[in-house]
Amino acid sequence: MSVTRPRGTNDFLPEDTVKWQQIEKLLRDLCAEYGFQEIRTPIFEDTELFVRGVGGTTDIVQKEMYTFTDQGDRSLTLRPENTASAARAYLENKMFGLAQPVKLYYMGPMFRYERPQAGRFRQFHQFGIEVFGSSSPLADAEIIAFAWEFYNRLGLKGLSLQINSVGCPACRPNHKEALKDFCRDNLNKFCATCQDRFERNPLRMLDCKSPVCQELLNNSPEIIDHLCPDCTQHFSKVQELLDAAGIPYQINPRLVRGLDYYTKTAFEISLKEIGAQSAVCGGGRYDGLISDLGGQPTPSVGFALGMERIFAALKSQGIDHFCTQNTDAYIAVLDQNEKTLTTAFKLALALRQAGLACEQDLLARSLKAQFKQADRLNAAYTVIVGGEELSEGKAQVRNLANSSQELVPLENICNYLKESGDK
RNA sequence: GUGGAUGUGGCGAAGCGGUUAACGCACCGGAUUGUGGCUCCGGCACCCGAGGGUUCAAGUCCCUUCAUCCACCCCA
Repeated sequence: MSVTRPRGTNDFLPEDTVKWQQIEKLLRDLCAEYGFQEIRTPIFEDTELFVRGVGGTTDIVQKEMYTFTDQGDRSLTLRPENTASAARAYLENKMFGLAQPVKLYYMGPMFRYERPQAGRFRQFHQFGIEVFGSSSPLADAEIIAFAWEFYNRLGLKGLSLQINSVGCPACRPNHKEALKDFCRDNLNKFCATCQDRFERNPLRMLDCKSPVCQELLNNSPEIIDHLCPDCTQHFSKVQELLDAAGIPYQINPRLVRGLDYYTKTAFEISLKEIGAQSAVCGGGRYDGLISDLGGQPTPSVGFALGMERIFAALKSQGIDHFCTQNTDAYIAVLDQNEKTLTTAFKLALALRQAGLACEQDLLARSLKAQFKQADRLNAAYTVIVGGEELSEGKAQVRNLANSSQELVPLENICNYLKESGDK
């Protein structure tokens, strides 16, 4: 093998894609029920969109973007996520002029230059939904309920939902200062990255994985204690709604999302058993994003979920009830002469026109080998074309499950198979 | 970017310095020549990730490199 696929990418083979299609169908059905409509944005965007939308200090922008210059000297970037694009499209297409809120969904590949590991790839796939134009906690609760329902329908168990409020521009600075005051005296004891974060983005210190840092942060000021009245009320309303929906959750004051655009509600759904990258869904409110991109202030909430991680979860829980494609009839030929082959070819076409899934041998194999192939394809029937029967305009139709066989005139085979299939 | 593990036929997997590199699965063919799923028989590796080196002799030891997996960082 001289050329292989790029690092961190995957080939999804037919056995995988049937599963993808079914999961995607489930998601589209849910979207229809919840009133979300699909948007498809470009795979690449102006680099500036992500710098402004996702945030210039985030890891995504600083070290994970696939950025290139095109022949017109424009700096473009393969999308690392889809929320910024959706917001851009909302603005650019003046969707603020539509009846609000605007509820959109997307699914497709995203690109981040990271070291691959379990549940992490350089090209990965997300499904996400966004509600533009509503500041109501109902919207927050609605999308969380959407995600929860999705995992329920898949049959996944043991998921944990964590929620937090990261405040808004009015109250976040208070907490930030309180946190800095708290850490300042012991700053040299924190890990190197946290010391770095202290100035640039102290909130990120909260979800540092280092046990040392976590120890030092015991009893640190919680954002929840510094929320302004508006954020406090919003957060408690979201909790009430989740309670009303019977959705279990934990409040995690340390939950801080890695993208700059989040405000108020932040949430994450995780499943530890799939590895270190256990977050299967993450999202929250981003009331400042649209205005950051140059639009009128537009409150918005959304989430994204990782498709590959869903498959990892399904696999680890042994959930594999995906139906596979079946073959209704396999057309086998007795002799490899032109008349037989043409008859078989025409028969196959006629059966397909009638909506039956059928295949014929394309390798000039022996009859025995053709039967083996029919068996592998799990065909319900094998039609044997050729010999004496063909000269009488008939063919043998064999039921592979019970090994019964009948002689049927060629022109009746289609109906014969359809009637048998209806039983 | 850092650390750990691994790299033998399409897949799984023995071999750990010395004749023609086990075995299982899959695949192809056959078992009185027009019929499958079971069984039996046969077939299927020029390169043991790649490139150097040590040795009379190297998948088997050493170095380099690449890839994969896992973990850190961070995220879906």
